[in-house]
Amino acid sequence: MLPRDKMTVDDELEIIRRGVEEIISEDELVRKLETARRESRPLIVKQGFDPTAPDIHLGHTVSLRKLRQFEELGHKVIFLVGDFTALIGDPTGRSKLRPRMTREEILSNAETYKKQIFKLLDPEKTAIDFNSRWLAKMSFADVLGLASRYTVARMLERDDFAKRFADGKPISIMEFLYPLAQAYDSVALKADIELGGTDQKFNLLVGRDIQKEYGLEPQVLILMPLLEGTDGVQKMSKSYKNYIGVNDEPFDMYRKIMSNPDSLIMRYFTLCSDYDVKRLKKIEQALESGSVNPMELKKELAYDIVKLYHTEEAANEAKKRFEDVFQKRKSIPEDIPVVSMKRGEPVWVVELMKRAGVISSSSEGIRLINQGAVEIDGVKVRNPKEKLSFDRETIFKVGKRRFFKVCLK
RNA sequence: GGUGAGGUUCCCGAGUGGUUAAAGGGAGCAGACUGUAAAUCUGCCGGCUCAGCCUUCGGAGGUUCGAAUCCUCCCCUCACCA
Repeated sequence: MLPRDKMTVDDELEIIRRGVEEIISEDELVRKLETARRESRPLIVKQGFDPTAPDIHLGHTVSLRKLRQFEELGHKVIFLVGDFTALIGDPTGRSKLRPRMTREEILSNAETYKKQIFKLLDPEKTAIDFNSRWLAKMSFADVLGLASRYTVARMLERDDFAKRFADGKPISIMEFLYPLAQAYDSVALKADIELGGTDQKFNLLVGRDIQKEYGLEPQVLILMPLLEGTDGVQKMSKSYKNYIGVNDEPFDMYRKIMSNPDSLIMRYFTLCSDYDVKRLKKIEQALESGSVNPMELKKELAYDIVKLYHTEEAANEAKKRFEDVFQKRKSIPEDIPVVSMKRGEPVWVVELMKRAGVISSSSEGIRLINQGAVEIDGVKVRNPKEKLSFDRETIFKVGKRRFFKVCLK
């Protein structure tokens, strides 16, 4: 990417726009970009993160990547840990209150968080802040002052509040305070831009209103789409178990991306890769015309993503292993569990699987055998009661992706 | 403070005395199919060396030949009226 002084505001805008769902408002953004240039100062770009999810997944990276672009453009990024607001628990998208976290949990999660974000962000350019820094100090009078600047009616504009109110479900006053607290973060940081997922739209809009109330120019909102998880439908989230973590092992990561439905290919290229607009267009055309097997594109995607979060070498290995294990179905993964046995010593197959740790109960083992999922050196096991003894190294395959090896002592 | 509803197997959710390890859905797993998939179809889906046995329906007792289902007390959640 060119340094900012070598590009026009339009160039800058094009980069910022890529992959974004909505900008509120683009005119204001242009004005801010121009002012920043004129005064040769960076814009303050803020995004808040709940320290509730110790594992960052690709869903989080959508906006983290956008933050990095801002860093590359020379703006100031503030990664705001919502350590104080986590005590409230954002109810967005939930029909009930979230359990409150303890201080210790929050802090330890925030630490884990920090370790992961620098896979994407530049530690030199990223300011990490905690909103307890100002929120914890507010007196009750301060809170009243803040609360007086927003009305219940406006609060009830938020869909989930409106729905819960209509259904007679409980809404605690504390929950009303959440958007206000988050909005106040923008006041405290004098944010020019706030990033967030589309589900955060309401909260971020409140930030604009509250900034105006405190005599500041309202922040521009950049809303990022919510990335679908491996099921292809629901947004990626730890609680749906459909996430791909940036800390996932290379092979795991590769495999999970490959098992995404094809319909997500474009989406992932747009939101999880660095490909520029032109290259994205090409891929889109290839997909539409059917000139490329989608699998090939998906492999490219998986490779690039693994490379991004690990190394090129790891990406190569993951690719090779995927091809071997799933496409050629011939070789077995490395690092499979090993069970050592005495020559000729008889064991029940199921017991052996338990020892290898590939099953969690005997019942499960028996079921798997009955379902024809267990192979010994390529030969199906039919009898769940079978006893075995060994005179050489033997490979076991349980289902599609579980393997282990018996070695002689 | 009063009234009412409810706590069921990983999740949602049926089930009001035996035929219920407990409907249905979701998730998960396996098999088939395939381009790795996804979709689809089929099966499994508490534990136990398992044609049998053991443990489960908020907790503790009790009634009964027999309880997730009935009774008592307790704990918890929610709603409505104040």
